[in-house]
Amino acid sequence: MSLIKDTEEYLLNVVKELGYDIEKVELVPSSRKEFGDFQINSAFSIAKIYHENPKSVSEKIVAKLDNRFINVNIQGAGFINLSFNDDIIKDYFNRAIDHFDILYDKLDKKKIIVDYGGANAAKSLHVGHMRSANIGEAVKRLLKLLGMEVIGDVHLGDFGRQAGMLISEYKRMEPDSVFFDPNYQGEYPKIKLTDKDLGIMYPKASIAANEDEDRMNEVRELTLKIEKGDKGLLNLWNQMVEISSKSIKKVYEKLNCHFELWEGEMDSFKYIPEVLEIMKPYLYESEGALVCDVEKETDNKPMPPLMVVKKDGSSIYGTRDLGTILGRIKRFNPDEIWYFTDERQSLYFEQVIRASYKTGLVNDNVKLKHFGFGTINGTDGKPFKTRDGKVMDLASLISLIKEEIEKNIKEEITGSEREEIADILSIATLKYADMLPFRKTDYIFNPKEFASLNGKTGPYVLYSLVRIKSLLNKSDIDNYQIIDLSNKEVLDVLIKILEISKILERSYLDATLNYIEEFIYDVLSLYNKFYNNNNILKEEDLNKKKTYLALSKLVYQIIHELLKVLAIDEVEKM
RNA sequence: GUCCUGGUAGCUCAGCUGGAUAGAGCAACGCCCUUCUAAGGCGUCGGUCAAGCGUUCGAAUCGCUUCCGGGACACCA
Repeated sequence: MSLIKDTEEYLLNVVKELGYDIEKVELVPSSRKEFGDFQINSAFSIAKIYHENPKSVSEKIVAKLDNRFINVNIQGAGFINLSFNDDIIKDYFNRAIDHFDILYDKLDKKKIIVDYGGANAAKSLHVGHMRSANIGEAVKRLLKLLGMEVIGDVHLGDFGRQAGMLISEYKRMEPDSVFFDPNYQGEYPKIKLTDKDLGIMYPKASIAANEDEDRMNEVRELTLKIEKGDKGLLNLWNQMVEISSKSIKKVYEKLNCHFELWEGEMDSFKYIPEVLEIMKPYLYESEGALVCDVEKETDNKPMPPLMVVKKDGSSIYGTRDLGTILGRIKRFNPDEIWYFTDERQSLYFEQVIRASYKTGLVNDNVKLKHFGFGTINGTDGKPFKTRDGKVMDLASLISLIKEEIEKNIKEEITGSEREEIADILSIATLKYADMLPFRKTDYIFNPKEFASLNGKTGPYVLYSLVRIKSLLNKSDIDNYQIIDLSNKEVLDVLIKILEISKILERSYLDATLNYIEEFIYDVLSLYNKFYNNNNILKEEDLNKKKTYLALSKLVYQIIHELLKVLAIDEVEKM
């Protein structure tokens, strides 16, 4: 258990012994460091409930505190300030050097399916997909760290109108192909298309269909036929999906995203009949389609019904999401399902989630949660585009960053090593920048700023670690231990590290990584200050030297673990 | 039009389950390399927290109103 949580439990006992029955006591970093490292503000809430004077409540609490604290003092109307005594700090961190897990607190184990990624088959990945991938992967790893059983599903957009689009385009290229012959009985041939070809075909078909109603109807018909199981079309489409998946997989691998399940919308088909059966009592016809009301009496905002079956009898994305939910519950029996998509889909997900509970598709004890994220904008504040106004695909985005990064690698590093370092740094830069703002915040994409060697950037973090690793490699002693806390800069770093348990807990509650990234920066920045002002290897006092090295190792290990959560790789030199 | 979001330093963003004097980074200016990677560190400058009203011991944080930006509102995902 973390020192902070352990202490909070102790404090809660103290308060309860005084006769105050409250739920928790929070120990938070002091906003006035001159009074102590931590503060307790509980006296105010207690005073309110028990109609007492906050200052006298504080005095009673303080009188009962044991000697684990030093410098206990009451300021203002009842703020308690205090610090831990040195022995507590030393003992705790000396244990933490080899046991990262005592720095934070595990949560009750739950099984959680994380739905993220969501790339569309046959379309290239763009900026928006990156956020889902980065945030989803990191949250998944965070959940695992906190003791959850997690299953990540890429939930590929492998069905929908794009299927009909591509097939209609293929029909124009190969009108006599056996895929379109309903009487064909033999083996279907392998198509010779690359993902690049698909990338050209899709926009072509899309433009044509939007201009021509007949073409659009053809697209709809083809889409419906695939869903109904037309052998030739289904085979053709599956081949296209497979071609596309290969390149999608490569991009996700570049981003360090690894999915336990590589499934998609088509995997929901087999559950749709049962979904419709379960929902039947709640469905009614509206303008030819079947819909489900999801309003509640308590609503103070309009809530449109969810469409479940289109007027041509085909499924829509909502149907497939419901099918996916049913499938997940049947196969995995999860406690929760977490979705990471663009914030713009939040109304839609609210509808799906409400419909799931209302119709009994999902029991109340299973939690469905949608976590939206903000959009990535250009410097003009509008969604990030290429110079000629097209949507920026992910591969180009990565090269934009790499261009900046390459300027900043030492000249001595050359050849394939240089290339490898540039790749790792580029992804690290992109990911760090992507997860730095609060999840729901829209942010402006600025490669120069993100790749800068100063500030809250991937390069700053990795560079700091490179220095620590180099330092530890050069060290001539190996039994590191925190012995001497007389150096204020050492203590500052350690006190900051204590916050990690709260940081991880908050990150979990808000499903955002920005707290972790801020924390990484804060720790490294305090450490770098210490590093700059002390020559560690030349330190003559052995106790101090051991302490300094122990601190360095501790900092390295903590940041290393946190980067693993963020799915950011390190480099050995740069 | 209705609803959802957001408005914090010149710029980019934290802080929002109410706590003491609102924080970082960048930019600007000044300082620190015979020193473990100076690709770093230190300092200075910079704010009517969009505006107003309210709730209370206490409001950037909660509520209401107004102004401005972004988004969503069924046969696309």
